[in-house]
Amino acid sequence: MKDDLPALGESGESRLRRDKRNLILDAAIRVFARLGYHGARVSDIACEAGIAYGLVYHYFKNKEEILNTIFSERWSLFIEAVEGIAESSTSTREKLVSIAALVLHAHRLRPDWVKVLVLEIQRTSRISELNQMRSVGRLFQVMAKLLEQGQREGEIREGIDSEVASFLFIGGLELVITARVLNVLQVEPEDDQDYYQKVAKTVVDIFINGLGVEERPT
Amino acid sequence: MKDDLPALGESGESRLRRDKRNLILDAAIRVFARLGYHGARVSDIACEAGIAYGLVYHYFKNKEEILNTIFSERWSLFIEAVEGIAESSTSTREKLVSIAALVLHAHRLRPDWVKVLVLEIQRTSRISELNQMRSVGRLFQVMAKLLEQGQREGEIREGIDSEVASFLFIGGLELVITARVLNVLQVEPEDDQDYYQKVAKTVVDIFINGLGVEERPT
Amino acid sequence: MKDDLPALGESGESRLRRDKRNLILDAAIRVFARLGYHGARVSDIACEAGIAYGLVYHYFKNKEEILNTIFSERWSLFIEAVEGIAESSTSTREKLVSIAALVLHAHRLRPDWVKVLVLEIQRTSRISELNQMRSVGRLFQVMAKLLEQGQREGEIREGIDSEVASFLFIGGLELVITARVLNVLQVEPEDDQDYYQKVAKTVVDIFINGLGVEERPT
Amino acid sequence: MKDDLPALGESGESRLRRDKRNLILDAAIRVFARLGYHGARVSDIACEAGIAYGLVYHYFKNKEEILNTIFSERWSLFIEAVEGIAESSTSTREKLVSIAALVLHAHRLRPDWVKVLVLEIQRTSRISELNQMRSVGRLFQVMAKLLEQGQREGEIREGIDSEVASFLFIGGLELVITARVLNVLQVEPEDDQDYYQKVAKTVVDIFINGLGVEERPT
DNA sequence: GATGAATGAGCTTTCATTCAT
DNA sequence: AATGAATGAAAGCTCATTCAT
Repeated sequence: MKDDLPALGESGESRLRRDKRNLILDAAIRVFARLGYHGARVSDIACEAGIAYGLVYHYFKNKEEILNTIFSERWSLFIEAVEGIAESSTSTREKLVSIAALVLHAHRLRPDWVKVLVLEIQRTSRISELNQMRSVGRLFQVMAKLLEQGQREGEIREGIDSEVASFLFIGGLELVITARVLNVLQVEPEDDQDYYQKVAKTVVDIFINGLGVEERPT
Repeated sequence: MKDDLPALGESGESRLRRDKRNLILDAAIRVFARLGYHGARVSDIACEAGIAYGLVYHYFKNKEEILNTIFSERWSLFIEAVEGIAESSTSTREKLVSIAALVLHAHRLRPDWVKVLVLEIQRTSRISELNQMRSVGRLFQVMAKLLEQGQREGEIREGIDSEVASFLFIGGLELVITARVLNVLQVEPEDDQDYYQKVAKTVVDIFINGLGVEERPT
Repeated sequence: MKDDLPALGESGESRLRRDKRNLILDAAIRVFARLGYHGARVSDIACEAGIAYGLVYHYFKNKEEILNTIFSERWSLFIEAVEGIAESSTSTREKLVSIAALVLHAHRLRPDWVKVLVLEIQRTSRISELNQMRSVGRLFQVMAKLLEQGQREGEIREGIDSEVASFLFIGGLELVITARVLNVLQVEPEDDQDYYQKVAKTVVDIFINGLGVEERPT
Repeated sequence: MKDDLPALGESGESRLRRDKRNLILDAAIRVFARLGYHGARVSDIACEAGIAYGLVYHYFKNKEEILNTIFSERWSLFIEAVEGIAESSTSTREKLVSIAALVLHAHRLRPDWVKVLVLEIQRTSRISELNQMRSVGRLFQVMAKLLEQGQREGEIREGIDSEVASFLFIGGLELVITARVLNVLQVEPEDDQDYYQKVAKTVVDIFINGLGVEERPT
């Protein structure tokens, strides 16, 4: 009974190794979120993780690799969730609502993750652009495909450039989050849930129905 | 006779001072665009400006002040342009088209400026948030006011949160630009003009009319 | 019964211990030869030996002790060989030829040993000079005694400072080897044997007969 | 009168720069001689030179460049002196005496220089072998040419490999010096001058006349 | 004996900033 | 105003060594 936890073909040793690795990654996310990538010292990360300084270098080649790892591991989780939504069998509108909710929800649950993904990684990307560009690109490919399918099914207007629309959708969501992250908006913390629900609804409403009241052009 | 050069109530000395100051600012923009704020050394800026690097400290207290100055001086130009558009007497739709065109056009004319404003300043803002937050906030205030006026005039639907809509509009535009800046999109340089025209039209189309084809909910 | 394997007055345990110890020493010689003492990490040595690097510290107090051990164990083999030659009952000339051949031959058989003894140890000797100085000094004592005996037997000229002559002989040989080690000379590998034979002959010829053609001063 | 020192077309500024540069180089030589290249910290050099350690990096790219500079600048002085002797119009014997005296004298005047050139540079040469190999090689080319000319003029025996002889001569001298540097020989300091005179005479005597008493082989 | 995770002192190097000229 | 030499704090990274298992 008490031994059934490490069940899935993973030795205790490698689980330990992964635990410590994740300990560092999680600490790094918190520190990056607090101080920014450039402002964070490796010693800050080690201190936050409660380990010796040098140990960080057992698990990661250097500071940059920590950021890249955070990106690729955490971002791929996000991408996979988006792909899951894109492949589900609901209306395009539902899919967009789900994606908006996913993005906004993620920020509520793991504000540090989103903070680092949104604020640090893109901007530090100069350092090692290739992989990250590809990862980020994948998100937009998925989004564009989703919209194109919506066009084929008559749910989305023809004549809309799906790539530009993807950028608008994601970029819009991103800035909404950024505004929260940077505290431009002075929303009371306890209102968070309401805020995000309202926002998710509004975002998709705007994207589907537009801002205008005038007749749809024919 | 020899004093008739500095004509407009400004001593020759201070005009020279401003020239050199701008020389440094322009150089800094180019260097920040190329290397990023953290990657740029003060000596890089001085070198780009063709001056000794000690001289930078005659004109600016430190490296950060250069970035802040770029931000406040260049950004305020942008804000003023946006305010001008907002106060003009055209339809809300026209105003949005103008603002989108302004943003996209700015990137075509001064890619370095936009690169620095978009990629560097927000991310470095941790350093000196107060002034910049207020400046950035002003943009969204203007945008929100513009949309609210559109609502009052019946051009924009009621029930739309003007603040969220502002974020979506600006955020969407920003990501379109970011995509270009980071070269995620592989657009041939010669297609730039067409690209931006098409994009400006598309962006406002989406924002006004939405993506959907179904009937407007009543 | 089960104890009859370690036959020669040595427990199986300690023989194993010595085997592993030598495994490390041999690996260290190869690594030091390749990377130099300072360039070699303890982990490099362990890796070359195929063991965990913590284990190195079971056999040696620290990195320096490895070098010292290599020196004292390998060098004493060399010294003993030289002493054997010095005590043999042949002419001084024959002895010098044998020693030259020994030195040059050693380099052909164990280039790594010689590389480390010649290039690394003297230079790192600052660290623990005492023992090594005594060991190295012993070589010159043996050489000097050999030459003095040659003088007493009328084979070597009187008036030659035997100590200086020893330095010349050994130093000359050392540089010949160093030249090979550092690849200053571009000799084809397959010519090695010929090269060393020629060199051994030449060296002793020069030392016994001198470079000059003029009459011996009387 | 008092201004005639900076005579040869060199601005005071660049003289100053060179002065400081040489200050660092001289300090580095002393520190390398004391602690060895690997044992010397850049801060030790700066401290010895009486400057801030960041300044070292204004004049040299890194620690290694300091060593390389010492080598190339000091060694070339030595090489030029040797070439001057080689090209003088005296007997080969006289030339060898002069070179031996030069080498031994150099060590008496600048023991630190020789210590660093002899003990540190060859051994650290792994780091940047190319240039140094060429420089060192030049010495042996000069020596070999000198000996070959001696052979053509009948002063040196035919049948002697001039390259091997060069190695013997230089290598012998080097070990004599090394012995002094490492204090293997316990010579009283006040005997230095006599010691070196005796040694220089002995060295050339051995090289020209050989150790043996027996008849020259015919 | 054997392993390699863990430690942390210590190094080189960078670069914003100051200051003498 | 202009220069660039000088400063030194601060950071990333290495690696010999220890230690729990």
